[in-house]
Amino acid sequence: MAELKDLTKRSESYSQWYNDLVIKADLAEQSPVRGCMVIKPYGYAIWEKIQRTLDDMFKETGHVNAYFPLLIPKSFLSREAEHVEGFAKECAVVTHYRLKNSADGSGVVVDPAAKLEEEMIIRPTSETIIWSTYKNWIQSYRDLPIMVNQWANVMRWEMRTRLFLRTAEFLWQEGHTAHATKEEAEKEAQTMLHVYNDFANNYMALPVIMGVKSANERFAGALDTYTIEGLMQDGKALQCGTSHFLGQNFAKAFNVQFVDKNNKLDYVWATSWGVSTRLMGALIMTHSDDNGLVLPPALAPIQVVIVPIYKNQAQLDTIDAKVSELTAELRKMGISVKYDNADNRRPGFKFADYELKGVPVRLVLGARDLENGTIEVMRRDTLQKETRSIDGITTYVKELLDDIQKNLHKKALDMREANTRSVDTYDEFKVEIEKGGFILAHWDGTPETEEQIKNDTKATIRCIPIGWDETPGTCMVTGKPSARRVLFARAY
RNA sequence: CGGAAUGUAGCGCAGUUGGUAGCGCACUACGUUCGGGACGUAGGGGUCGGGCGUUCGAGUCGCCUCAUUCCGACCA
Repeated sequence: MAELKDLTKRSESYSQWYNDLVIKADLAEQSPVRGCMVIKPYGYAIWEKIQRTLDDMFKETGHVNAYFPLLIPKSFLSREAEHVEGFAKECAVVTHYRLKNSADGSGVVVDPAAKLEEEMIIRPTSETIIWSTYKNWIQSYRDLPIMVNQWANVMRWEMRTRLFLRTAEFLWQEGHTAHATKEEAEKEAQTMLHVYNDFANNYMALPVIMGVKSANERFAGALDTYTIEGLMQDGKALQCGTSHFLGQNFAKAFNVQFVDKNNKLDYVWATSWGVSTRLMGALIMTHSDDNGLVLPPALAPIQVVIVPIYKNQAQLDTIDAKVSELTAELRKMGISVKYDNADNRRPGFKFADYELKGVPVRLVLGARDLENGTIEVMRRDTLQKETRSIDGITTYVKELLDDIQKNLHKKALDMREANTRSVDTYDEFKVEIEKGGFILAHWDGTPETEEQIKNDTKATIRCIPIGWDETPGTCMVTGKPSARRVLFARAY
């Protein structure tokens, strides 16, 4: 069982604290499989809420789901030059299709006779397999657009892994669309960026910054990468989702052509976009406090927990009866409620445990309350307790959940704004970057300068923010003209 | 892949110069408790990460290996 004290004691390192929290809140654990994690039921319940919400948003924007194979023939990957460059270093490869008993009887060995003619890679992303499939789906402009999303797992053999933030295998969705015109594809990439932005703000209570990636940070094979960037509580940035305008690169690599209205042959225009279980990491690192996880009501698997306090069975029976009225009413309002009348834990234990798990609202009902017609309400975001009349409590809880959702977003936004600064000189930049947070600075637009800044300070351009100040200036490093300020940070 | 640390009951840990495997929490039963992590009594639970070696004898010493965490490098 989770021990809160251990959690706060170890907070010297944020990474360590984060890792402990994930484990203690029962979200996930490290698996013996290299770099992979087990997502436990509680963590998966949150992921399912994320999944369902996003899936609805995808459908509202005209998308459908499909599924493509896990294994990709090695040759597919090499068709798009930049793409292979970006992913080749981290691919797991399947070389054989059979095992056999070892000669010395000590177990099984790979059967050398079962070597695959062509090795398969485990998908690090599905562009290649999908585009080789789309080739057969598309002949005419009438076949377009194709607006397909898939929910899947992918594998990237990362050097260093962290629970949710970077695991060797992770769950995600990847949308892959094909369009007849450049304009339509560009619009799609931006539409999906806005879907991600809405989701982050409205459901995760995570204020993110929408922007365009610089060339260095762009997706392998994309012409433009749009991103939503979040700021975590330790001052590091986290890329929370990306949407790519792929131009005709993949269509050309996989020879996907269509006949337009004028009977002319052209390559199709593509986008891809994705978010992953990394969002779980964002959720944890944005809102958690020293008591544990804090979940926004919109994504909390349990929105309200009710804890009874009683001295004997007769009292418990009375409370049970009262609570079943409450839970029925709350559920009718679409609120997920857990009544924890387990007898093997005392109330104090339950309080601490549900705080650790981030349940937004706790109701406590005891004999004293029954007498007075009251109930105790605790909100997880501020940890404030109040005792109020039990009449109208369900409406109050409904409003409270909305308020918590808003308050979490506001807190995170305030934090981000307090940690977003403009600097004009490189010396200033070097000082400020050490403090963490986002830094707005002028940059001459060259990959070389970006590279130098990264080498000097470990900071990268998170994005060129959309809809922010576009006043020109001079590059803080080279003094050359700069079109506008861009957003720097150290990132996960 | 470099540096550091760790691996012993479900979890957290102790285990001295090598000599019968321990503690706390959790778990099971019963009882007393219950408004911020309760207590008593009695129980159950271990191939000490894996392999090889040294030794009469290895959790402990040596070599190898696997895994995890942190710091780097790497990373749409």
